[in-house]
Amino acid sequence: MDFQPIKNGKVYEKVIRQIKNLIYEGEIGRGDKLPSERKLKKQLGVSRASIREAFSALEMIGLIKSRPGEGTFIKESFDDNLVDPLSLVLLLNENVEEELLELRRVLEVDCVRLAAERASEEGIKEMDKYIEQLFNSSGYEKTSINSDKMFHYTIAKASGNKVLEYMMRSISEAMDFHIKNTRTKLVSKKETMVKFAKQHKRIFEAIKNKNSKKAMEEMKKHLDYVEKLINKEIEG
Amino acid sequence: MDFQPIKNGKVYEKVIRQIKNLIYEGEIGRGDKLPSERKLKKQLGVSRASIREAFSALEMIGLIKSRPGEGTFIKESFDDNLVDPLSLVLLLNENVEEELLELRRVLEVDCVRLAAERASEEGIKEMDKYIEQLFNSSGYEKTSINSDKMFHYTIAKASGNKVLEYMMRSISEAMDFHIKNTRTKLVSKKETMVKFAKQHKRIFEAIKNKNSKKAMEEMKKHLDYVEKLINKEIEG
DNA sequence: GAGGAGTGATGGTCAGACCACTAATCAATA
DNA sequence: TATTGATTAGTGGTCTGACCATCACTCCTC
Repeated sequence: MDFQPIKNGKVYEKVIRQIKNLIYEGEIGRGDKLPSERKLKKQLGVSRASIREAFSALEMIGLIKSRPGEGTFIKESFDDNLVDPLSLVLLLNENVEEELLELRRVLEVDCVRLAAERASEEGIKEMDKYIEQLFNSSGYEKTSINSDKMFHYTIAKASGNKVLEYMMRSISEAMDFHIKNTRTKLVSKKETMVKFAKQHKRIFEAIKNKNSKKAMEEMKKHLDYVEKLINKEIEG
Repeated sequence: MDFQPIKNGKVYEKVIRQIKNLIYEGEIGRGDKLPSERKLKKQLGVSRASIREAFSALEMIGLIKSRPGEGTFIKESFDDNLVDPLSLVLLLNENVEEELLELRRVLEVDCVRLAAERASEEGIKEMDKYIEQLFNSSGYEKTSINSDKMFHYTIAKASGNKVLEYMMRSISEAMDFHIKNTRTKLVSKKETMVKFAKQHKRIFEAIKNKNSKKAMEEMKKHLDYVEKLINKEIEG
């Protein structure tokens, strides 16, 4: 006699599972409108509160988006926002900083390789723009940080791999969260900024020339430099 | 006259933000018990429903865990559960299969490099176990798939980078979801299984000898083979 | 001292209410 | 005719108050 547990899991988890299955089976897809909370409540025989708990969880991870007065929709894509969840969970880890740096290196080196192979005209133009910005923004911390970040984002985008791009953004955001002050300090030195700009330029040229090997090398050098600075800043 | 939006964001998002800040500022940490829903309701001046929406979202991403009759706790670590969220969001993407394969290659090649550098005695023992299982399980689909998967997980674990490990698991789960049937077909051929086992063995030997370069090469070969099979299966 | 009954706090679920917002309709106005 | 304005119905957002099952703890009994 092997008994089975009668019931397990919370109601909102079951709601999530059903929605997940509907997506998997192709019944609903990107951009589609979900039934209203009140209709779902009737269809599933649960309370509206449980529906809402499920929805808030799904919205948190960026699968759906509710708009007051309109309804709840499955998002068109996951790349337009919400990277929070991953970076939030990383709060729990101990050596996040080191691990993030290590992971970033792994991803970004290949990112730049793919970018060199696939970058479009527009992508290259965009990179150029942010390099210019970086050269011209010494002294303005906010602009500098933004140009720096956007250059890396653009590379991620140019890789043509959305999942990879998403991960790069998550890591970047998580790092911002953990080494926020460090980053500001780094960027505040004009000397560092100039060096960054030059390194970016070299990476950019390699991508432009579709020289993936060179691009990877230059990216490695850049990351070596960045990591060295960060470690110096953290320890001392 | 530049007006600013008066209010924005939902209540449950504000609750999440507060909890996030508490964690960030070190006021609460891993394993700690959060105030009960009823207390939080009073402290924050919001309804219990909103608290619960926030909690369900945080539980979804694996930051907290509620236990009936006891309370709600911040999790000790993120690696013991819930990898769902990421793989769920990946449902939205179009060419997930290709992109996942590409990303997996990027991550796993470096994963095996780190594993070769850092693998512990126990880690190596574990890998050995799953290789044995794979050799002995030809014909038993479930066991084969499990051994295969666990071997790769063990490598990820041996990399010593929890964030990397987490990502590998997410990708693996997402792939399972998308190419489930394909995987089953592959594994059902005895010939393929034997080849897999041999390739695993070679990777394993390289890790054991701390030869990271060799390990990377063998992993690349293995992934080449796998991808070739998958593409053949998908297209024809 | 050990075991058991009771008590209180907790999370899980529900029903019902009200608000703010949106879209769609239709009437009134210029 | 074309624009504006009011109305209405449906939607998500929030709150309240209630009930249940579970757990930890105390206290009582043997």
